[in-house]
Amino acid sequence: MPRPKSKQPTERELKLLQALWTLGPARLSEIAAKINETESVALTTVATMMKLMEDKRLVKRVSKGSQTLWASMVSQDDTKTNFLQHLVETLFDGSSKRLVSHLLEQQKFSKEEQDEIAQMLKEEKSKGEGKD
Amino acid sequence: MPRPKSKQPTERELKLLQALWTLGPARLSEIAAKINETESVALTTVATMMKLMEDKRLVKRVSKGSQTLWASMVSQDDTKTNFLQHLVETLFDGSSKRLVSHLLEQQKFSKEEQDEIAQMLKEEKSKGEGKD
DNA sequence: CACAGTGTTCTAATTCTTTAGAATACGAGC
DNA sequence: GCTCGTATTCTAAAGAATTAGAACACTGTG
Repeated sequence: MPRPKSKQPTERELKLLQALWTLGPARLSEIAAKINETESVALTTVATMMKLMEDKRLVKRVSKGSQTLWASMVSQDDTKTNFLQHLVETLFDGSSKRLVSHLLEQQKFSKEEQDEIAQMLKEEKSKGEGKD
Repeated sequence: MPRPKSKQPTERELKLLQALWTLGPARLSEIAAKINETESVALTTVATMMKLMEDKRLVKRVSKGSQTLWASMVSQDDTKTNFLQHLVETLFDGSSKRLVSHLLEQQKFSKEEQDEIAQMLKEEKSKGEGKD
């Protein structure tokens, strides 16, 4: 059974997914309201996109009593991972380390953040100490 | 004077830019040859894309004797920065640290890489010691 | 049952991306 | 001057992404 393999969301689809991640399973009108906080999109547009995203297995419908809720089928975490993966492959030779190296060179971190990252690395190290 | 504001390259445009980054200023046929190492694209397709990219200020023509060379107008570094920036904004709340944190959680680094990153952080720290 | 509110589907226009054929131009060599 | 190789422009098709109007369906209320 070839895993459905949900295509990566497009830019706008990502916006809708983010609404769902924030709201949890929600009605169309709620999703539209969320989006319309920052931009202006018709309800039918949201409806059309949801249907397309349903085909892509990015969202699904959930019946709740008489009404239908829309729920995300992809986690924010997996989406982050996929987008990162793609970026790493296309621009960083497949090396996440190079990506981090680039961020460092671009001075994307404050001193505090640098310390925090160092700390995270330390924890990761101790965590992996026993196994592997 | 509204800064020309070169749009971000699309997926395919990125492929062409990468060829230029590798080759340096090159003739159409060279670029096409490079691309055709991994995929099959007609010369006129490459030509059309170059022209579009010229409009977007992503590349420019350079005369060399009787022939024309095409050169990238955007550096690989800036492109990396821009794509990263966009990703950080859309999926990591604008925080590069969170992106790194995510990579760590996803175990995207080998032990060696973790050490190397820790090392880079240390160097960055000593570098910034005096100023800021 | 009629009506209001909400949701869904159908349809289609618009824009962007990607692709490439046909025609044309131009410099080099015979 | 004619031909060949390379380059360029014109044109346009096909597909994906985005948007939304119009029409219809469904549910609950009086």
